[in-house]
Formats: sequence, structure tokens, C-alpha cells
Amino acid sequence: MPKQIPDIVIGRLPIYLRALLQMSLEGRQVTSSQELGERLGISAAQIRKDLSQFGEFGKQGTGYNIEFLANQVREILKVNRVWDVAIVGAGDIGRALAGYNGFSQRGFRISMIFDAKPELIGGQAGEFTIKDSRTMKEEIAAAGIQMAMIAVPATQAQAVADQLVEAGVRAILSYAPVNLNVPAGVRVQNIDPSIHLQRMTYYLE
Amino acid sequence: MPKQIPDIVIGRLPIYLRALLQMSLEGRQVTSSQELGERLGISAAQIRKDLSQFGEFGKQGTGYNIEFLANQVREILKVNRVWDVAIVGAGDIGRALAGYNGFSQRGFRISMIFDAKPELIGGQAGEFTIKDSRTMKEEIAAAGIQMAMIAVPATQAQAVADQLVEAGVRAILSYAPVNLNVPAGVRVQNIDPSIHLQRMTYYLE
DNA sequence: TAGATTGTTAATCGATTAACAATC
DNA sequence: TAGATTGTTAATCGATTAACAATC
Repeated sequence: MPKQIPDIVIGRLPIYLRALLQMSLEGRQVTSSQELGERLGISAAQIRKDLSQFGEFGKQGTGYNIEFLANQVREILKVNRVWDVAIVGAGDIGRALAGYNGFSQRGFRISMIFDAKPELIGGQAGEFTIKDSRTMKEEIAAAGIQMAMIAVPATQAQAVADQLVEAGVRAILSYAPVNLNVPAGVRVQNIDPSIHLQRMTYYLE
Repeated sequence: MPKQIPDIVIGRLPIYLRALLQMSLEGRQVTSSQELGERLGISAAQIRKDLSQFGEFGKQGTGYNIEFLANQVREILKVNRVWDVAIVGAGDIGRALAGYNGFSQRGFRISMIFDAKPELIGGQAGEFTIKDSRTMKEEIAAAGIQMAMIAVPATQAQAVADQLVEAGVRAILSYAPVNLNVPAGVRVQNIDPSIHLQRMTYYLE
């Protein structure tokens, strides 16, 4: 059995990766846990500890080669490959996601978009033709797609999630402002701007 | 000095509130820490512990009155009032946010939207006229706005954040895929779909 | 009353930090 | 070599859970 890595550590790796990519864009070759920590507001010790769960990626005295470390983190996170992602819902958010070109550099490729509204089906969203969500389950299953983003109204989200799970999806990023219940083995991440705003008002006057 | 509440507790309160609102919509009057916990995948003990940081909101033997508890949580989070929020960036995401009607029930009101592109300035985004971002700092300061959402390209985000801080904004929800550095006392939340997706691929095969 | 559920304490569990030998 | 920084251990800190008296 492989060593059990805390989920909170997994959650920080994408942040590290994003910072490494930015440093790389700035033309930097090498960094240190201290520098990375200062940029991210995370302690240097924590960064070293997190990375040490997976191997030894640095050199004493000099730090980490940025390109090398980025590749290692990509490998750990399994984003050194391309994941097909389905979008469900072709409203404002679904279309914004379909047109977003930031996914490809990060390991993802939008592969289908679905909606239930007859007036949207057959229309365009980014470079995709919007498909009928009645065919969703079989198309996703046939394509072997494991990841999906939900951008449908709150009232529809649970039903969509259920169908996605039946189709074999095991990772869901939901923009619907409701809690989704899924079986063990299926991961869910939520994006709800109101929730994020409400996390901050407590500290305001 | 008021008791110091862990940020992780504050982070769960909006989740509780959202679940309470949903129960309320379902016509329910009363719930228990156990029921709430089952819906959210959180232990009942944790919910009781979290709430007990702020007061005694339940009744032994019966549980919590949903409407009452929701109001208490709103008060704790300070979303029993309306917060004006500025949007910076009128691309796909900014316009989706400007047109989103879910904010008003959750304590927020979009009040302005800005962009730097001449061809967008003066145009419409939802019910708003897009303003010139050169006037952003003074308009936000004049209106006393404390919250903003950033929906500009990654390359612009830090400069925008700096201006927002200068204008008096103290809570920023950023959709730009970069880490923002802000002074102490300013809170930042990030929404980056790639980061959320990358948090899940580790668990896939 | 009997049953249910809270609020809270103490115990457990897990995450973060400090410190430093190893070494580039 | 001297200085810097890693990887790792042990100590600290903080969060979660279990358990139960209080009480509705």
C-alpha cells in the first residue's frame, strides 16, 4: 500500500505548481523553499515537508531547479497528461468555461458541452457544438471521461451529478451553489462566489 | 479583545448557512447537528463545536430552529446586511458575474464593473454600464466599497489588486490564475478552475 | 416520563514549525 | 572553504472526535 498522503498536502501542490510556472515565465531557473514560501505566504518548512513526502527534489545549498520541480509536481498530480473534461450547462458560466483557454497548459482539455434547453442544443459554445444532455450519460461513458464541470442551476445539479457518476465520472467541479452528495470514490470541488465572499465579510467592519 | 475564532471555523459557516437555506426552501422548520452533518459530510460534533464558539443556538432534545439558526449565522458572518461589490474585468467571467442573480439573497450587491478596453467601456454587462478602469480607484474609494472581484487576465491582476487596496478594498475574490500579494488586513480568496481540477487528478487513474 | 439532542470537556489525532545534521 | 539550503526529526500547536451531564 503506498504511503497515505494527507489531502491537505495534495491541495497545496497545485498552488506550488502555479507559482513555479510563473517563476519559469519570469525566466528564473532556480528557487528555494524560502522564496517560494514568501511568494505564497506559506512557511519554507512546510513546503519542504510537503515535497519530501514524494521524494528529494532539491539540492542542499542551492535549492530547487524550477523546471525539474514543476515536472515532478506535474507527475505527482498526474497532470503530466491530458484529462478530458465534460461541461454540463451552457449558460454564462458554461460558455465562459468552454471558451477559457487556460486549461490546456494545466493538463485539461474540454471535450464536450451539454445543455437541456432545446434552444441551446446545436448552438455554439466556444469551439464546441452544444449537445443534448439526454445523450450525456452515454456519450461520457463511451468516451471514458472521468472529469466534469457542472454549470447548471442549483435545482438541477444533484440530478446531473447522479448521471455523471453513473456515466463513470469520478471528479466533479461544481459551480452550482448546493452541496452535492456522491458515492465514496467520487471527488467533488465546489466553486460558489457567494461562499467565498461570505468567508471574508466576517473580517470586515 | 473578542475571542479569537479559527479561520477554518469561519470557512465552514457559509457552508452551514447554505445548507440551512436549502432546508428552509424544502419547508423544513427544525434540524439537528446530526442531520446537517450527514448532508454535508461533516461530523455532528464538529458542527456543534463550531456553533458553540458563538453562542447557544439549539435546544436539547429537539435541535436547531432552521430559520433562527440561519439568522444567527448571517449575523455572525455579517451578511445580515448588504455589501457592495465591484467587479474588475468585463470579459466572459466578469459579465457572468455581473449577470448572476444569486448574490442578492446571500448578502451582496454588484455595484460597478470596470474594464480597461476602450471597446468595452460604455457597453453593457448585465444591467451595468462598463466603466473605464482608469476611474476605478477614485470611484471605489468615493463609494466606500470594501469588496471586489477580479476577473482580468493574469498579467493585470496584481496591478489591479494594488489599486483596489489603495482604494480601500479589504476583501478580494480573484478569478485570475495567479497568487496575489496584498498587505496584512486585506483578505484574498482565489477561484481557479485548473487548481480545483488539479486537486482531484491525484486520486484518479 | 423516556427519548433525543445540545453544549462542553477531555482525549485523540493530525498538521505545522523549529532546529539541525548533511551536503551541495 | 564558507555559506546556503535541503530533508528530516522532534516538539509544538491546533483541530477533531468521543463521551456525557444537562435538559428540552
